[in-house]
Amino acid sequence: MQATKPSLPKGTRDFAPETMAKRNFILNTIREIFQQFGFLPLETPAMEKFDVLTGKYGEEGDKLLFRIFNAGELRNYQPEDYKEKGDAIVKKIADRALRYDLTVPFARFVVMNRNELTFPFKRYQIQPVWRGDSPQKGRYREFYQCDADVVGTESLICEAEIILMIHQTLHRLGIKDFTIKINNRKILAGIAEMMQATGKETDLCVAIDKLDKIGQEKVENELIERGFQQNAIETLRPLLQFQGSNTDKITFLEQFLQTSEVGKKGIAEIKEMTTILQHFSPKTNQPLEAYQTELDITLARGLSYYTGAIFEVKANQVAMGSISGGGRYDNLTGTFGMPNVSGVGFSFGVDRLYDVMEELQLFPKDTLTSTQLLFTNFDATAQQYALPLLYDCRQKGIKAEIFPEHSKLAKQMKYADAKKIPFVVLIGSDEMTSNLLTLKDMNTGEQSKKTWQEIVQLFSTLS
RNA sequence: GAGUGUGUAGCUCAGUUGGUUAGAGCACCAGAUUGUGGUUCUGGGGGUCGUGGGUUCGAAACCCAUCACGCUCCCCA
Repeated sequence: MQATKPSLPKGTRDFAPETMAKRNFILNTIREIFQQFGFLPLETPAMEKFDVLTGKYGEEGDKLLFRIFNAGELRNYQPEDYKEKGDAIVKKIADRALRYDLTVPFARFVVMNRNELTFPFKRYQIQPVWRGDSPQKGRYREFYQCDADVVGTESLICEAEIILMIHQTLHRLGIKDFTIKINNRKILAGIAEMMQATGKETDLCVAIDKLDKIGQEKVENELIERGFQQNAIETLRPLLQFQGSNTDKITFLEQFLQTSEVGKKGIAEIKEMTTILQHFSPKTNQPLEAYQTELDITLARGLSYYTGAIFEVKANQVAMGSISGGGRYDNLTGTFGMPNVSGVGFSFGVDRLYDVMEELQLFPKDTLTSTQLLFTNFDATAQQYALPLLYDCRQKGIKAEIFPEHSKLAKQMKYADAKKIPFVVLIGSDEMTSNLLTLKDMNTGEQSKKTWQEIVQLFSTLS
């Protein structure tokens, strides 16, 4: 058999033990916060029926779905069949796809289990998702999302708590310099209404979203390309140019949107959310600022299912896409036949959090919890002497192992060193006759003779 | 979809206007040291130079094609 050159599919990665230790540090932190806020765990399959996923992410999103081919079905068709009815055949031979995010599978789960669930239902979900996008910095084809969503309530406490969770998590991870950007799709709809371009929110969003990247002039050009009238752009201009604090923006928007019902609703939601944040921490009188939150009128987000609040988090000082995002969706379950269930949620991108933390060197040094104690293995007799002690270690919760071969001591010490095992117990003939074992501290290099009791005692005080 | 860069040892890379047998560091194995790692010294194994073709007396290098991967734009976590 010819040896294959080992390689990974584009945009995927292995996570070596050192990497996993750091990833787990992030994951555990997030999981703890989610649980503190009353979210329950959920997992769903990697693959979903294709129809479950399509039409939820906008045109771009659908293109990025990884389809799963059913090789068996493939054989039923000839090449010439594809010219005639290619789409129909693809539908048959690839009726499943890898999940694109965790929110849509969650909505599918909620609808399927509506009679068993207690609403409002709060769940968190930490699993990989797949997107057939071309990879680049901070962008992978397989990556983990950590979602927390609430469905079955329109309460703006949920929005406020999302801000609290993001704020707490990032601070706990050591990422201090970040901005939580918020906006509301109803405000965007109101703006579209004022421009007499109702129904063109998506085009408006896509263009307006780029304001901080390409500037006002190019945004206006793009709007014209997308079919907006010149006078509509005149209407929009003061908004694009507006600078000011969160409070200033709200005041300005109230003025700007005073004849738009939906727009006013959006502002009211932002204001109420702010009030709730205020009540969470009565001492501060600028709750948005206190939680590093900024109302950003240009924030739009691509996913098409959002209808209310939208969030996006940017780590400052690092060139990286958003590390978290989310929003409220009023009718996601409606596409599965369960209307009038509002939900709101958000997601952390673990892989981007990791990249940010790596770049800013924020990981604690001791994330890798390895073996605490290694037993050397000179020969069969020493091995037999050590095994019951090793058993004892595990009973007592000490992470321990024995070198599995009777190798040269140098090799065994090298193993302990490479694996950063802090203590080694050497057992030779002297030790076995005296029952005084040699304990070596690998950090200092010091050795001492100790009874097994003393060694166990030492570890219980260490942990 | 558009642009751009990189493919040489297990890993990170060097390789002169095209010229003998393609190098270094790390890693691995052995020895200096028969019971001691992280420092040192000595020796050793390991390469279809991404793949295919072309130019040439001669190609890792130049040309063409192709594949793979990275980065930027679009979009996103």
